[in-house]
Amino acid sequence: MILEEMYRAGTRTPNASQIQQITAHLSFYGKIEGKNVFYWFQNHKARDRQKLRRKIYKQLQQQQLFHHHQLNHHFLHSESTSAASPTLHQQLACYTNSTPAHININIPQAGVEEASSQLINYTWKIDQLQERLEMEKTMMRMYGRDNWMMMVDVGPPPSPYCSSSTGTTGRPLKTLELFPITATNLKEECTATSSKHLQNSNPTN
Amino acid sequence: MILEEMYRAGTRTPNASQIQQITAHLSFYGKIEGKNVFYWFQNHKARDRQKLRRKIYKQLQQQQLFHHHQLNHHFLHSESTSAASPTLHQQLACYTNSTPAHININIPQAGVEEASSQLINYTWKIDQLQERLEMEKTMMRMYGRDNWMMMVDVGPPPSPYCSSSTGTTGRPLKTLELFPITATNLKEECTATSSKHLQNSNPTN
DNA sequence: GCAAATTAATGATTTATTCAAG
DNA sequence: CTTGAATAAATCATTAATTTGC
Repeated sequence: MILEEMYRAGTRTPNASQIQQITAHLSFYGKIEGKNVFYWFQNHKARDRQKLRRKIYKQLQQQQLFHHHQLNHHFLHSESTSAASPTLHQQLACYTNSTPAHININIPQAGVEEASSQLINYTWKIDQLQERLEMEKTMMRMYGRDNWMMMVDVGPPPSPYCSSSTGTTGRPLKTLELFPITATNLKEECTATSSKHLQNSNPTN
Repeated sequence: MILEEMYRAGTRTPNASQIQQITAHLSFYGKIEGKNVFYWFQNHKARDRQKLRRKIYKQLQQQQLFHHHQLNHHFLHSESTSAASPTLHQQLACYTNSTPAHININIPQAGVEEASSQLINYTWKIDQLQERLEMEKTMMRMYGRDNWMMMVDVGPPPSPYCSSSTGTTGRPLKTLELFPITATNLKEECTATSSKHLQNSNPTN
């Protein structure tokens, strides 16, 4: 109960001293070690995230079903969806504790709901025909990566299903850099062994 | 998934145009640059190679154990094993851009272990890790990652359920210094702290 | 009811991924 | 190209809960 309470209060990945403290508190009730606390938080966070993933996945399925039947427009902008899951991104955000800055993305005022929905629609229209289990596993894997989660398009979606099979360049993709642009990065870029391959791929850096 | 598929299909070191192409393909799902693809292949190849190295090393160990225990008895089993994975040096070939003939080591029926040894020595020299790999495997990550290792209780607990109802501070929480340095220390620690689980789980590994 | 079988939950461990630095 | 560190994901192993055939 105590750990649950702490988790609910926001503790996700306690550091050494925090773990020590928690362990000291809990040791009043019985033998316990720091690693137990550490594992507990690891597992709890992971399984909480897993639950959320499944939830999102189900939502996705629902939405895709909906879209499949009603190919209308602007469903994503309906207030119901936004209000129904307004904390989608916040729910995700709580899992990243003190992560590097490049993950703590503040999606501008465009709205996280649209972003998430779009993410879903863009990323996962691909396979909904696969077998359920395989699908779920794949989903898990893709969802698990917060990085991918955040590499989301921002901006008003012209249409949920962008059918432009041209693919590469058409979209206004406003996202954050995957790599922080730093001097080291530049240097590494230039000193890479196969840097010649990269010259035309990334001229900006 | 796409990159994995390409890797599985044989792509190891894509050139600039390939990278461009892949990047264009992947950019449909989010922002990505050529260097990401480049780095991905670099790392994936390296770590795949590493995995193979360890696998071979383990196989070697196993077979040596096998030979040590069952000399000249049903050696065909070993051969079947080698036949079960006859692509040992085919697996190697994929790492080299050009596969010259000197890799075509004739695996003699005499023994797979020699072949493996040769393989190891010929192709990569295994980074002089051969004697350290065992230790590395067993406790490679234990040293670096065990934040909780330094806060584990020391000494036999006087009573599992200490009746000190005075509060939290009544119990002196002895902690270790940073890292217990020797393997024996670590082993003792592990077997002492989490008693039965480790012992039971050991033979599986 | 009820014991065997199956499934869910959970602690612990291992493996994989990512970034940073050398 | 390598390695270290952080940590997420996957997996293992055991316990508990639940279902099922009788």
